[in-house]
Amino acid sequence: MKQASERQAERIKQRRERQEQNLFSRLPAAYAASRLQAQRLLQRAGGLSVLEWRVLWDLCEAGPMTIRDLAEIQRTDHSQLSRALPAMQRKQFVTMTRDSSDGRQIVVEITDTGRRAYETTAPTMKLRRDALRAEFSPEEIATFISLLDRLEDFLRRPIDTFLEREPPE
Amino acid sequence: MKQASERQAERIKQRRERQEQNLFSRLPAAYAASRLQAQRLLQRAGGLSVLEWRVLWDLCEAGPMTIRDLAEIQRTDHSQLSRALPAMQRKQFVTMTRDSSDGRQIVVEITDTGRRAYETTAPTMKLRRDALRAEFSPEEIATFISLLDRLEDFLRRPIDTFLEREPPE
DNA sequence: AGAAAACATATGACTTGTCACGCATTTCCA
DNA sequence: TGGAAATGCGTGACAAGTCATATGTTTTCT
Repeated sequence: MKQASERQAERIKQRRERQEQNLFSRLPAAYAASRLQAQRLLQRAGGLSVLEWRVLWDLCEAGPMTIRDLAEIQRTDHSQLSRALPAMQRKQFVTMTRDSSDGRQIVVEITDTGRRAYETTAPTMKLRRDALRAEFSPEEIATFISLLDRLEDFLRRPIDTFLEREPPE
Repeated sequence: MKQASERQAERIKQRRERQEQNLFSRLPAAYAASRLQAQRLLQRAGGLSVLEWRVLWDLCEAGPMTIRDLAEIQRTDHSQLSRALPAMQRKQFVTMTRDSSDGRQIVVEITDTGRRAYETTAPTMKLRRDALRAEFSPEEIATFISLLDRLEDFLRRPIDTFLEREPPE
């Protein structure tokens, strides 16, 4: 019986090592760790959520813009912003005004309160980016980014492209 | 007025290009794309959820194991499995039995039904891994994995390590 | 000018992921 | 051996992400 359970432990270990080499299974964990670290830093730096931080950062760096612009910069779904922004407006971090020349769009602008929240938080987040740069050389970052580019390209391809053994006639 | 809005468009473009180089902002998008592709493939291949697929795959490859083992292999929180497994049991994909020698543990084992679901789905998921291998050389994959290793190591470090300018006395 | 298509946003429903806490069991050690 | 610590699991609460669909605007095309 001992032997059987040892064999089992060995199989589990091998499986773990194998999955360590599987990109698809590494990505969620890496992302989760990144998000968690950001959440903790933000919590400590003043209590912004990840979404709030992203919005304030973009608005501070690039000025007022529409929800669509924000979503595009952040590579995320606009619905996430649609939902988060009203709360940020209530907190007086941003204003939302319908664009007078295009009535579909909402222009989001940072307020003084929002800017102060940004300025409180930014130094902490900069420390994190600095720490990353201390860990990875510019070349390594470039390699990483270019691998991510190609991976994303692959991931966004229509799934039929690799499901079909032979092209449809 | 035209000029002002053009300057604004330029600022937004610059911001987008800058954030393209930011690892922390690329990771969520890459992960999201990966999950979405997996969801679509699984949907087409028979309707398993990502979690279900992972569980069936691990159990098929490495035999019965505890919830903790599964969580470790999948690099995820045990609560996710705690929640998903009862439904999988109801679908007859797995059995859950309390370990007789350690009453805290639950041993999860795949059933014939689960194995059939796995076998229906596996070829599709293999095509995906094959397609990835057609896109990235083994060396590139190895580089990618090793960068992820180092990134994860960085991300799991206690946040104080880079928040402190000077060590606490 | 009017119909159709494209676009920007809002919203409901769902999945994946985390934490914190509680309970039961096991292990460790004084 | 008995109590403290560690471990395994379940659960409530929440964040972040997606989709599909609805609604109102603008653009495009005839």
